[in-house]
Amino acid sequence: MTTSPDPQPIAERQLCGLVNGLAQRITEHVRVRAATLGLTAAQATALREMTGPMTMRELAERMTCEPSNTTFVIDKLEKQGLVERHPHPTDRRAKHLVLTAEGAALRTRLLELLVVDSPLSGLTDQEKRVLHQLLEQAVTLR
Amino acid sequence: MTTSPDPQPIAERQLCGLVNGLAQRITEHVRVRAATLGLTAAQATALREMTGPMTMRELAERMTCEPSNTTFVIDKLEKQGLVERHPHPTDRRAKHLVLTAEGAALRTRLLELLVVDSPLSGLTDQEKRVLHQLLEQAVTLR
DNA sequence: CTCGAATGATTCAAGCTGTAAATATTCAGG
DNA sequence: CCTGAATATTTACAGCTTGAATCATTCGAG
Repeated sequence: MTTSPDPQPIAERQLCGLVNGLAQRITEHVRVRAATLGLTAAQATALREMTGPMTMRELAERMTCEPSNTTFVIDKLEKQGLVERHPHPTDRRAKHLVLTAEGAALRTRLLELLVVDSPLSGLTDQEKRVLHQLLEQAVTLR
Repeated sequence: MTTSPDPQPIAERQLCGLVNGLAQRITEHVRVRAATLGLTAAQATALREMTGPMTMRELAERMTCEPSNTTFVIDKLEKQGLVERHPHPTDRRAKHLVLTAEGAALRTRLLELLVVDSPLSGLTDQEKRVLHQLLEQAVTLR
């Protein structure tokens, strides 16, 4: 009664725990590098995904979060003069997010920081390919 | 200048995105089931990990979060009468967390809910083993 | 034994994240 | 053209999470 090992769900649970742990490690990696540029992890992720002008929704999809969340994050980046909300050229409902010159420069530095010592550096290219395939399958199938 | 595809880091980034996406899907799975029991995802995770009496720190490690976070979550569970903080038998600094009868009963129902339609059901047992091995390797190796 | 370092837990401030509701705009039919 | 459904964004709110500071207790070296 004190420490029953729990019968079946243990394998699934372990696996979920590993996924979660790795995700946290990835976030931590971003957090540390971003901090050296005065950015939070969320702000850095937004900046990283800004490969070009896009709408709030597009950014939300890239960040896999809710659009309301990007409102919050972009507010911060805009206050720092890194991003600007322009009117969208064809849809007056949408915003067209564009990096300022300063934002683009900071993004370049950020990308340089993020590639070193990746949290997945413990895997070979071959292993990464297998992992990618499995994750893709897990995410897309149901 | 408008949409440069970004040179090298794309593979790593995609992989990290997949891990993150799957982690969110796992959390979402817990969130939905937990809600039917009047629990939040964090509360349900804590309850799930309560396989027996343990300290706050032990629980934090199982949940892969900071101890200060478990203080917050256990506060909620304690208010609902599901968990109690007892003095630790051998270390007066520590708390001994124990489930109440109600807590244990709710945990049993929760575990039953969590095993159905797991977010990893798109993978075969064989694939799960491979995934487990790769994740373990990624997490432990630096 | 005693002192200082380490550990368990908590508190607080700050930031992240999701849901639901509200507003503005677009779009497809009729 | 008009209307209702759908979409883009924002706001308000509630809950989660972290990190630093704090307090009590334990542990180890001398």
